[in-house]
Amino acid sequence: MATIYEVAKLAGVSPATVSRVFNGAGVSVEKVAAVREASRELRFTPSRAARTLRKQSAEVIALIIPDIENPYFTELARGVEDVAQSAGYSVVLCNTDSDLEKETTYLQIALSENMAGVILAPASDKSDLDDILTAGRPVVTVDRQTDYDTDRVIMDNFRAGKAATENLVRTGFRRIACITGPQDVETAYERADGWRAILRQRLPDLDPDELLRYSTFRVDGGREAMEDLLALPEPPDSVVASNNLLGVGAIQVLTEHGLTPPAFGVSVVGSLPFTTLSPSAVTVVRLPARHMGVTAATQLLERIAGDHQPARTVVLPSSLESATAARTS
Amino acid sequence: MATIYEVAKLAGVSPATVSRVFNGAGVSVEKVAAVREASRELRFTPSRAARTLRKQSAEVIALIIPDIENPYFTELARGVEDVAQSAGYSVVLCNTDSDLEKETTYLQIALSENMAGVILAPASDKSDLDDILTAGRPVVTVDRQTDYDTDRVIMDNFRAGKAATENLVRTGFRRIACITGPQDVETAYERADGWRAILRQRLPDLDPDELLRYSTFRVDGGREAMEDLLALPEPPDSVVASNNLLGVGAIQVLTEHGLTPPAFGVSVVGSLPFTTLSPSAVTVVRLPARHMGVTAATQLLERIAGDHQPARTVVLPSSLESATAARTS
DNA sequence: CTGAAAGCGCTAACAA
DNA sequence: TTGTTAGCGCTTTCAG
Repeated sequence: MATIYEVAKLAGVSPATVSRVFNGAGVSVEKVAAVREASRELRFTPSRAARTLRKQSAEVIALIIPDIENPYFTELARGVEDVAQSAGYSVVLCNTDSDLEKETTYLQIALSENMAGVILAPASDKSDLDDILTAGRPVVTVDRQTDYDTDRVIMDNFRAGKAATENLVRTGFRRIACITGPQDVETAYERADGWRAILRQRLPDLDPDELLRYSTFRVDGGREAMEDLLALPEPPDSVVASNNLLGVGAIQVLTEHGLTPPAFGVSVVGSLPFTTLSPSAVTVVRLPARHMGVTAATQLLERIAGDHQPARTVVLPSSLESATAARTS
Repeated sequence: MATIYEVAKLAGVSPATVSRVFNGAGVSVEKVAAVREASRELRFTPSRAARTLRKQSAEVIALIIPDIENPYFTELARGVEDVAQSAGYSVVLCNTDSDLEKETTYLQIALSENMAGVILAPASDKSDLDDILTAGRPVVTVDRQTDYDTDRVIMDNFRAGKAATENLVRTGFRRIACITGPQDVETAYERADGWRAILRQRLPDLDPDELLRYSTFRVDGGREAMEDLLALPEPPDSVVASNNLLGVGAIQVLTEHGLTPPAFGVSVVGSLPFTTLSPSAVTVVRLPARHMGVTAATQLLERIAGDHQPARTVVLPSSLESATAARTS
């Protein structure tokens, strides 16, 4: 690769002038033209490594997520990417597999690469942000929170859980189970709390503990929990799945048992990815994944630009998508 | 962040020695201990930016894909990631939206960041690899090919298309349509060629041109094409979808028309992501996405390590997953 | 085994 | 507006 010095020599200017041309400072038109010409000729691309070292900051933001194969997070990533891209930042996508150790490694890398900031969907509430925060790098958490005082973008999980459940009650279901994620993940227990609240209010005779299953936020987790629920002495007539993959797993098992929705009520928090079901068969409480990514990226860029106001928490609303499912059995 | 000099001072050694400790060169045990101790105390992490500048190469590989929201590519990404990770390399995931301009931008960034190598799923066969290849950076293409002389990992699309079609014939379907991707994308036309070959051989009375639809490799593309096929004077009784998202779109439309598989034959090249259908309803020719990622990453790492043998092309096999679907209508 | 010192390519004072 | 120059933090000869 050609360097700034070679370009300078060819263009008959100083290296500083070449740098200025590429950074939008005041340079006379003739010299700009000469530099551009020389750059083209030498196929010059400025070295980002040198720039990063010198500026102590790279135009890169890290997006750290627990599961790259979950469409919810790829949708979020799209939001982040679009905003970052148009501001001239690259996004490095890091996959933690919900593993705290991997998460810590990636945070170290972000630091050691001098990345401008981090958007983190925490693997759990025990994330260690000490180093990155004391280094003064901005961090925005998404989807879940931590105990640190950072910007966050979350959604109203409790309401989402309530809405999903309420709709099943309204449709006429009377024995509503719930499958949710790990007990120590806030999106999991908050959505379950929403379900519990509606049960208490509308179906007080039900025993929530009997009908609730904690699981992983994965398809096989949904499958296992659904099997378990169907094996109950008095099985449920409907289920709230607290995320997209759990919903897929539950519906798979139901289908295998001949209990196709909407005969068996299914309500999913988060949209069903690539569903082949007819849209009215399942209640979906849509989560604003893309929007969450856009919001987080925007906030992060503001911080990078030097915004120092106190940490903000943005709560995004969810929306009931198909409230019209009618009971057909 | 602490630097190597501060660590050196605290440990009572020279900066060079600190560097050696972190790079596995010969240093006496006492000094190693002193350096480690000092590093811990100062929370020292070596600056990758400086290292990259000095070594003219970063331990980062770029993975450039056309659609991050397609589970096929995220699965591929997982394969790449796992191999890279265990070799101490980070992966930067770049999303081109099948846009050649974005692809070129990302290739420039890879160069300008001194990344060690690139794994590219080309947006089309017109990708421009001139710069990156003349710079001597190794490139492995996956999924699709280019005209450049690089390593590649592809699969046998023609056979996959044949297998998907053949299975429908065997099941008893007699009017088999095909929905495939853009006409200039090799995975699209090769799979369609497989379909055409079986038609010619087993159902020579059919007019392939009437039953073939080129589209985008996206859900809405599958929907449109399927609608179009169903509106034919003499509609098909079955369809081959040449990728996962097309399959989803086609099945959605079929379901809306009351033509649920397996009554209407559906064969998909690439697995149905997060399907809620019963497994026997649809024929799936599974593509080795993860394996492809693993293979590509392994090859790339070999090149990075200095392997200079002539370019290799690895062709991965696909596998028929549910050949047992019986016609039930 | 260890240290001194040069230099990777760029940016930003400072001077002119 | 332009050039000179120091230095970002690391690795790597070269001496010792």
